[in-house]
Amino acid sequence: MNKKLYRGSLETIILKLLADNKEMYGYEITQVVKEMTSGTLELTEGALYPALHKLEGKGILSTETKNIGNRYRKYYSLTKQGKQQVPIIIEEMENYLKTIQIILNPKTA
Amino acid sequence: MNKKLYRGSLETIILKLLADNKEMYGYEITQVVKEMTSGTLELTEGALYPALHKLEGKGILSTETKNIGNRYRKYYSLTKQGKQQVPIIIEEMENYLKTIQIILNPKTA
DNA sequence: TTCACTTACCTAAGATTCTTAGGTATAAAT
DNA sequence: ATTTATACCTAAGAATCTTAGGTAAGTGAA
Repeated sequence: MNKKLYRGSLETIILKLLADNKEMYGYEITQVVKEMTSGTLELTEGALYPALHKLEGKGILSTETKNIGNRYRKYYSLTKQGKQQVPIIIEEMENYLKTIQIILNPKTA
Repeated sequence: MNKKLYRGSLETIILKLLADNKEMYGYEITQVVKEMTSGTLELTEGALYPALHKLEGKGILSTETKNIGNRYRKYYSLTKQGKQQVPIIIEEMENYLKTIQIILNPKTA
């Protein structure tokens, strides 16, 4: 079973989930993706956290740290700028998927 | 217009084209992809040639250099090993596309 | 006939984005 | 008491891309 990510899709996945769920924390994202894809897609934390930090640095995500007992969770949500960008990024991904389909399946696509 | 490749798909594209076309040379691959996708996907030679060399090094592709007047073309084709691998690689890509669709479109996918 | 464009190969430096492999700490379960 | 799960993180290295070149022959237009 090949569980590697095709590079470039992680960012889109994060943004789509946050568009649907308002706010999520990192670990939650890994679990939700795993559930949604029945275990096919397992995001590694070594890829996820740097990606989240990068999106925050670009002003697309903002964070709020919440205390849960003695622990904390860092919740991410889309900024106003992020909300504007998401549909564009998702459309780019969908166009790309269609384009790949043309190559993989030139008769039906 | 975003023409960047989502990383990881170039190899699959090359192998699918060679499965359909028996033999092709590098420049031809860039042109065919451009035509098939109406200009959406433009493979850069800086990505393509190293990818071809890598696949040849792994024994998946073999080459035959043909003289065209004073020039030459380097034709690539699938080895026996390559022909065995292609359907597996294509299926992996298709599974991945479906998985991404689950995230992007959780209702219909 | 010269100059630009296309065809056709290539490489190298740097950027990006991933994997692998850790580390830290609390909470829950065995 | 120890393992597993939750929850954050980073750093080294690998892989794969972009960008920016270089070389050379064929083609077409001014």
